[in-house]
Amino acid sequence: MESNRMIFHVDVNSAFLSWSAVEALQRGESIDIRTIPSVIGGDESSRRGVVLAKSVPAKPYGIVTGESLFSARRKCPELVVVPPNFNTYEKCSRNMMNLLSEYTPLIEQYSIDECFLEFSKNSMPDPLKLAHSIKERISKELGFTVNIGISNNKLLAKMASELNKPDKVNTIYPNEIKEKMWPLQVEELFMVGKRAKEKLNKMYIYTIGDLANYNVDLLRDKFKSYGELIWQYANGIDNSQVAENDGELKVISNSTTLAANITERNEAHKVLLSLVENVALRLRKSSKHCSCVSVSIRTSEFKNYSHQKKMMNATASTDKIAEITLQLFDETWKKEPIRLLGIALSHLTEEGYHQISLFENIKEDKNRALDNAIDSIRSKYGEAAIKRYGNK
DNA sequence: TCTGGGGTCCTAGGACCC
DNA sequence: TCTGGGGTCCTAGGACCC
Repeated sequence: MESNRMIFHVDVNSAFLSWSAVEALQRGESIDIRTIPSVIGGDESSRRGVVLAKSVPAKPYGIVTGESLFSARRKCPELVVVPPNFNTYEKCSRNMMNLLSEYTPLIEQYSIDECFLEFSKNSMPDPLKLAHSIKERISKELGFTVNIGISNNKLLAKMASELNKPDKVNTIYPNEIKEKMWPLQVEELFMVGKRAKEKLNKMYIYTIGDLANYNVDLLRDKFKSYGELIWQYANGIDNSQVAENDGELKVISNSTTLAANITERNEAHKVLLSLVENVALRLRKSSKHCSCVSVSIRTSEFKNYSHQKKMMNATASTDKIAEITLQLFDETWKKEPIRLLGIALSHLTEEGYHQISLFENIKEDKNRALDNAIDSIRSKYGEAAIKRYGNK
């Protein structure tokens, strides 16, 4: 069944850093941050100072994605730190997806900087040649490099694209699994993270090959469905489809690490209301309603907890979501200093699909009219043009 | 580890129903 | 309640991905 497919996994090398570099060069900057030890990182004074992406010359210093800028700078004092620019990233991502969609209609965007392409095998005599020409076109026309992994399912294509970086084309066909994938550390396998690695190592499973040759029944007993999944992956088994991106969004969330811990209820409420504005606007933009609201808290001690509420009626009203959010927070907060606040909307349904009582309908309509008015003022004059909840 | 932000999926326990 | 079995829904938490 899968033998007739040919899958490419395209992965931008150090995406945020490459894209920031391209944008800076286009602006007329003379330094290409890809050629010096550099990272994309947030603002340390507001406690968002972690490494989001690193340049190739930053790698020998032992700098890793996710570590604090403080620690990264200790490893490399001359490190250049560039703030992220998500508008640029979205534009670069769109440009790449547009270019790639010229090659096949079967394209699945997996994240902002990764996608899968599917071809039928008979339509393509020389996959390596095609991959190289795509790679060169992206480099020439868009100014950044990618890795392309080739196989006949998504898992193997994705594993292949990681093999040798940057600016490379790699394959892991089924007959190459043993030679190219089994010698890798087990945590290199897609879906094996830190926790699973620890548990697997305790079972004397150190490489992907160890996992592939382990008794699948024992894995299933210990890890349930997850055990079977990673065993299949280790053996290169994956029958999932390349889905054109019609997958419905299931959650809309927004969270923020606070510049300083919050200890006052009113302060927390203010932050939550601005998070509500953000998610409610995105909800309406996607023509959805939600019927579940969830509030998350991270304490100064890095303890996380959350509280959620399912509603009888789906809504897209900022006021309604705000009301529930504040209520959830007040029910949940245990008065510890707060490091992060988050809110997530879920159980999303298509607008107009829900049925509600007449009374709720009238209230909804009023809220909707107000929300629409505010949304359109914002889209004309910017986010700061109007404030819903005052500023006290 | 001086530890971001936006997602998906799974599990376990409890409530409730027949 | 010396109190079964199966199904569904809800909630909280945690693992993984980028």
